Amino acid sequence: MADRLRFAPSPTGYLHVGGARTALFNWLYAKHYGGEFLLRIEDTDKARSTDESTRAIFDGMEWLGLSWNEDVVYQGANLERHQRDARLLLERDKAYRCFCTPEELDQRRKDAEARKDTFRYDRRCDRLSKDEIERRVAAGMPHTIRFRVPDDQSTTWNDLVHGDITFPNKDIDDFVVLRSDATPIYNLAVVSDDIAMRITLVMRGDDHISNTPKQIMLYQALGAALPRFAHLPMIHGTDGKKLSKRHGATAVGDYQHLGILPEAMLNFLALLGWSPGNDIEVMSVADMIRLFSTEHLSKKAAIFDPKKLEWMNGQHLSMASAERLLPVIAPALEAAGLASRADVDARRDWFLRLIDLLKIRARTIDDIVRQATPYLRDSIEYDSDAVAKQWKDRDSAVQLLSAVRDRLASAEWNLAAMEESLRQLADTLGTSAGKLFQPLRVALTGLTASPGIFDVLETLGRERSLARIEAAVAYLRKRDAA
RNA sequence: GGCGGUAUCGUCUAGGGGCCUAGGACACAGCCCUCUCAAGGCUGGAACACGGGUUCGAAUCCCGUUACCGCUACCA
Repeated sequence: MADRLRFAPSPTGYLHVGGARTALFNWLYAKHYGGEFLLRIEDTDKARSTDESTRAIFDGMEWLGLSWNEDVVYQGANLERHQRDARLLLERDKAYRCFCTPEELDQRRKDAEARKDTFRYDRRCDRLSKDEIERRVAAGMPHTIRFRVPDDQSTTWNDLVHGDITFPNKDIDDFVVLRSDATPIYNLAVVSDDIAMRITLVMRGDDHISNTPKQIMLYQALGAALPRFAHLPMIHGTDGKKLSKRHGATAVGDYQHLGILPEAMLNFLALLGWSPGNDIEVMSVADMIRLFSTEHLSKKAAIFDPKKLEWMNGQHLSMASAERLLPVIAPALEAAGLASRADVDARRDWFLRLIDLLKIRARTIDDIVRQATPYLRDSIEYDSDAVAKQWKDRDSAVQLLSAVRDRLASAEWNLAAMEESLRQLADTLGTSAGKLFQPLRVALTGLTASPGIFDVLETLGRERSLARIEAAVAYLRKRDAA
């Protein structure tokens, strides 16, 4: 029997990494065990919900490739059913009308606190006579609908990650299910929708553990079959506290813009609260689906470590083909003003080769863009440290570079020929290869670090390489004179 | 305060009574490779929260303590 799962975010911000992780596990479960993965937008809090946030959730899900089955369900569209379910509870005597105002409740809560008592709703409205209730309703007195918790029992379920969890009902207050403005409270809306959507496995953050007994009671009162529950551990910031704005990037969109690959994000998120065992870490999406198991879910909250995410991204960057990377790198180059669309299309192979050179030494797309700069700009800037270190002795630098230029000018422009030629030159000059290549590297890129020097020469091309060496020589002479 | 959950290197984790002088990964340090930087390889430091049980034997099971987290709204 295939399970039906859902991811049910409220559109009050962006798609949070915690939410993304929850969505991922639901999705992986559906993919691995065979099931349906649905999406429900919980927009009942009209004050905080925005279309922009809903859009951000879709964008995030799309970027990550977390596709859902069936149409998106908007909780707000189910108001009538929620109200009907609340009425049903009333009719079945599972709930009662409560005329206490928020102010009164608040006051009683404060009083209890002052006495160091635990506040409990005292059920005074449940003791109202039938006549009194009718009188108040007729008089149009605002009231909520409160669920009457059967307090002589306890509620237990077998959680997929935690095993048996039991709550004594006496510790659970009679809770409101329908506000005085006739809108539903979260627990009712969730249960009503999950029943309607025929959800059979509720997998969500473990901050919902204490909501679960209330929801189970609602299922029972409504006469619906219970789903199974799986409560996933939370994700915390580096200080061990709940992930929030203070921790920097927490929205998946942030990572997209930081140059993280979706498959790396997924891989990293998958390892927060799950492990395939066998020391496996770097996985493709297909690997994750194949390996996913409910047996290896962790109970412990995990701390989000951006450093490991970057490393993971570096791994995926290295593994990805240049063809796979080009569609994401090209727009980044364009945004940085380094290459136009037309440029990339016209010299596709050249760009592919450049990506192959850079991806292995980059951890993010941004790294690649940064490192690609010398190959895409007409002129380069000399890094001051590079100049200080590699062109310390200007005279010999000029001599070296001039000799290289002469050699290269007559060399065949391919890797093997250039390498042979320059190594021979180093020999002739009685110097080491490094002593020759480093100053040349600065002349070609302005930097001390780059791909192999012959790859750089080849990528830059004969004309541009020779021009850069020429420019470096001129620069050094000018500095000499000054 | 009440209730619930969790507890292995700084971090992510393996581990589900003997295979553990606790394994892998990130980060950190060193070495190797090397034209630089990465990548890769090797090495190192680094953990079973504490206290009681159960058992021939516990990181693994039970109880308590502590710490952390969550819930305790006419928020979701």
